Amino acid sequence: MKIATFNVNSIRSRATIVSDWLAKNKPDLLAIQETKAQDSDFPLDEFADSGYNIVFKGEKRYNGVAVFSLAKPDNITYGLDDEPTDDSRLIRLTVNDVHFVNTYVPQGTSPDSDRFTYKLEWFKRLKKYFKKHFKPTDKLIWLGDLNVAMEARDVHNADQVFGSVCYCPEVIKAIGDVMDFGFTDTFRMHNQEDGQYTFWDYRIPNGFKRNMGWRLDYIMATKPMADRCTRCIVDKAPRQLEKPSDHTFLVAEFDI
DNA sequence: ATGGTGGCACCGCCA
Repeated sequence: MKIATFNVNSIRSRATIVSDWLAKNKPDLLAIQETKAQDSDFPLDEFADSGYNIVFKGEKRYNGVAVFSLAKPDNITYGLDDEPTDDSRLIRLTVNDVHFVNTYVPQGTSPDSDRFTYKLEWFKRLKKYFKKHFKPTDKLIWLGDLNVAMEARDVHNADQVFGSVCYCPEVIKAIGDVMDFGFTDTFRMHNQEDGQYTFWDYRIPNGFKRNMGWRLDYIMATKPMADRCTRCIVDKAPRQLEKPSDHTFLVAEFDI
């Protein structure tokens, strides 16, 4: 089984990138974040011949998540359990008896912002969500844009950016508490090097060429899945295109 | 260096 995650930064402007990537790589499942399209504007026509089932939830201007799967998904739900549910930040579904939770975690804006408090709270609510709906022994994958770099090797110039909303003690602890549910970072299972990123800010001049990036996108697996994970790689394909995205595809394979 | 770019919808906001 091959699965992937990609922050698309508008599904309408990058539908071709996604459909080409699906055709070339044929993953069993692709999780997408930041579709930036309300449901009535989702470009379903662009994927009509793709062979994929598509589940999506969006809103005007911001956020929005989607899941593409070859097999038909079951048990589809959106959002967290309590208000605000943030339906356009979380999709849960089941494919081939494996459970998936695709999240676009709030970015947090700045450490002194109410949105930063909201981000920390979001991780707490997510931990409760996992404990309510799953057991660590379930076949469960948590993937998406988690907006946290957990270690110095996950971010460029770690000393300089330490304290920012995606790399500071508070968020590292917050995501760690969710990991303690029983998740393994599949990328780190297979790759120990530093400088392995999935996000490069547009606003940094030549940030991609200079590899001034962050590892913010993850494929997390409970033990029954992690034990079967044979590979996890960063595919920088969209960065080579005429219209790059600021994130890349993260791809994991499982012997299942 | 305290900016920069990109996307969407709107007369800025968010990343």
